[in-house]
Amino acid sequence: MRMSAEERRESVIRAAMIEFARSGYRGTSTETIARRVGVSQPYLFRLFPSKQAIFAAAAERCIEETWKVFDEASAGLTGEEARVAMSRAYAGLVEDRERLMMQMQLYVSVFAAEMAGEGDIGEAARKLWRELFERVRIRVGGDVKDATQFMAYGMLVNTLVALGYPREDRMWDGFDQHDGCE
Amino acid sequence: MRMSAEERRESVIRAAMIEFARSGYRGTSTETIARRVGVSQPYLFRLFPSKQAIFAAAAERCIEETWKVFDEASAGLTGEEARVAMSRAYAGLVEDRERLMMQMQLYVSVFAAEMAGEGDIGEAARKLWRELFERVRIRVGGDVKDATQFMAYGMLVNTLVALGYPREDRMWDGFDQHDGCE
DNA sequence: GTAGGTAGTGATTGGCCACTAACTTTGATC
DNA sequence: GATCAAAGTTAGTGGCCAATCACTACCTAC
Repeated sequence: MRMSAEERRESVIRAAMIEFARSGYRGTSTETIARRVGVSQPYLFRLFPSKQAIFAAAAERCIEETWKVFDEASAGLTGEEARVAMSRAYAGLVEDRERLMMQMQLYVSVFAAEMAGEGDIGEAARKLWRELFERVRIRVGGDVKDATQFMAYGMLVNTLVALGYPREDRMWDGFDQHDGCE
Repeated sequence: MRMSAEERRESVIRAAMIEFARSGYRGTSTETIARRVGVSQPYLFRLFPSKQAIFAAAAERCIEETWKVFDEASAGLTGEEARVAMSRAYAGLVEDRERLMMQMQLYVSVFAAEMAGEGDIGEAARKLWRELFERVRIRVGGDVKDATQFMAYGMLVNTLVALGYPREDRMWDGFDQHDGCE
């Protein structure tokens, strides 16, 4: 029952990822997160300075883990093999709709944050994306066009999963069967 | 100043598209929308039965307009020509980041709505998307793969614009220059 | 066994928000 | 110029929510 503050913070991040993914930043109350953690609501504010901080921690964790999946899937591979491996890994990752939604919530929050004047959040997110693109580009053989196409299909899958199409209904989902342009 | 209910509803939808795009469903108060329309907040509930209904109307309008842009751009064209025309048109449309964000908010809200038990919203959104895809497919010549690729690049552009990449920085944005697989 | 630090709670507060009800204004028609 | 419907408002309600504060329970070291 009783944990160290560090362990509790970890539980809070996990719970927050689920709840924010489900209902977004504004739609999630700290009460809900606390209930999932199994702790009183005011205690969250001992572990984090604000609700914003909890969201930021959850978003960062989400990106970290996403990159980790890409990296591990394509380790030691190049070109076409790397692309197929990453496609498969991403398709699997994203099958967990809740996890994907956290990613989507982050995209949406960038704009809201910029509107609210917190400019550096957007810059950080863009940098992460650029890095991801560069790494993918290198793994798939260096061609910008190939990498672009890979990312484009990824974003399509994001949208379809977000909208809740069951896998078998995505008849246009050529992501992991797709054999490229050439 | 004084308008017919139908005209007012129209203004409300326009205002709602802007505000929901900026702050999302939960982050937008009906008061904010009403202020933008130039009308008292309770009056919104004469024009629409609920906040949900306002959002639904805004979302539907958003997708309708997207198709309208595709339709007009590709009128009288088919196949490759149609695809290029629609690509160009979409790139222009999406340059209005605020308008794009309404689309993103819709994607994100579907999941939240389903989690909250309002199942038909998700089904409606999927139907709208499927129709859009079908219409595009026919315009580009009937091939599922071509249509898929078109939509995939569209979703990539969505993400890049949502993240706030300035146009000239999207070095991997091959959307409107892209000349297809074949 | 007690002193002190860490984990955790209950009660509360000030503010916001969707929605309702009851009322007023406006303008077209006769 | 009275009437009636449609356009629009003011005032209010009940509920939720982030954050604060003052408190209690538990553990460890001496």
